[in-house]
Amino acid sequence: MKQDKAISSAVIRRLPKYYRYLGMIQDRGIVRISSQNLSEITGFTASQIRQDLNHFGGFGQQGYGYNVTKLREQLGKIIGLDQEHTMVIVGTGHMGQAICKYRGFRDSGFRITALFDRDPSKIGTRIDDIEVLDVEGLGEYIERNHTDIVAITTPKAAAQSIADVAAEHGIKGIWNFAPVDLRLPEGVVLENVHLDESLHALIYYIRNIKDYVGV
Amino acid sequence: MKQDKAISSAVIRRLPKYYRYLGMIQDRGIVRISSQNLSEITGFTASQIRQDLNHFGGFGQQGYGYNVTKLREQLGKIIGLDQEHTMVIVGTGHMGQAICKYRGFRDSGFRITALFDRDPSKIGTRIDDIEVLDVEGLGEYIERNHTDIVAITTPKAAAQSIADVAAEHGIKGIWNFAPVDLRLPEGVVLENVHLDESLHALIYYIRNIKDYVGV
DNA sequence: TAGATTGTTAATCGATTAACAATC
DNA sequence: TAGATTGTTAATCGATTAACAATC
Repeated sequence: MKQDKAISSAVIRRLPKYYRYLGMIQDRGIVRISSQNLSEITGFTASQIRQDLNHFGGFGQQGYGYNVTKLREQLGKIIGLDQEHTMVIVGTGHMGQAICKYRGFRDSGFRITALFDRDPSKIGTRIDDIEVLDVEGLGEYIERNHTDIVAITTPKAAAQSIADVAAEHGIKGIWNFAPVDLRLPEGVVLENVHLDESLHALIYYIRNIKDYVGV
Repeated sequence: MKQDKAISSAVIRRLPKYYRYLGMIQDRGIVRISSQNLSEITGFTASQIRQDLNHFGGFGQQGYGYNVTKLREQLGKIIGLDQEHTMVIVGTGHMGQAICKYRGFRDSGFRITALFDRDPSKIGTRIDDIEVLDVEGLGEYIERNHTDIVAITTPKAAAQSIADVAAEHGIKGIWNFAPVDLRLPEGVVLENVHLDESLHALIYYIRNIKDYVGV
């Protein structure tokens, strides 16, 4: 696998889509696929698909195309789905529970090891057989238990201080659902799910469909 | 307000961010702001901010900058936050409930008028004082009650058929949380919240921080 | 071998940044 | 008026698309 210069975010964001589509194609029992075929299914151009894949290596074969299973496996490795990832969720509201209970994540190697809340009536209970711990113990928990990701599903006001604690204790990735832009030290990766922004874009496009180019 | 040629998605996606930051700035009691100041707060370049805003009109004043309240109001109008929007949610799992109960949406003019599910044990109940209806009646409901947005928070397998019904009955916007790319006729706007893709990007960046450039 | 399709380089397109004249 | 800062045009940068030689 090539690993030279930085790969743009545009490319990275397409990898999970390729991965998902290849899963569908695999399920249909298709063994090989050309960039042309894949283009018709995904809506990306064949040229872009070949460019994207070649950032990571030559997974195809001239005159043949790509082996579906092999390519999907390679993409899984590139994304990091070949390894298990541990996650804790801070905030046990509906969003936290939605993530916690979503089978799809667990199926692709994510393991939720603990939930955190500050509400005493929730601390000590179990959700989906995962213990709810006091958020005060978050830093210590991270120190003692290998944790890849902290998901923040608390109200806005609590998010930054949780992110601070997580970063202080060596967390490398934060998945933030609070409608705020967190400040984090170098070396900590932040991925936002800003539902308010998503909804705002939707209503903009509804009223200005001239600007909408599809997804 | 100018309304000539199509405005790129990159610009549209920044509008809610500007709007959100301006709210914060307003809350701090700041009356006027220059593109330079706004750049320092938001992380976008001053040049980009001026370019973006000028797609919609000249909201500033040379030598002065922008009036915070007025600019925020203008952005609200551009996005569409000056009007009420009605939404129904299909799927009353945790994700559906999370959206339903999130105060932030209601505060910015979104009104959830009904929930839908296919589970008979849920139909007829109320969540947050909103009635849960049989998903079989979705099309008829849309016909009879003005509905701007259908949010889909069902399992993957149900999503496309719900989208079909919604589109058939004249829905203009779909907010999709199911991990699938929906097919929709022209004129229907689709906004996806693909949590799996978001999580995949996060783990990629954790393991390849050289490619991460921040948010 | 001939045909197909990749990997990769070159051309194009679009978005961001820089510069500066206009003007408050 | 002088200083500040916008609105807008031009330059740059980066991403997408096209083209084609390499090769299975």
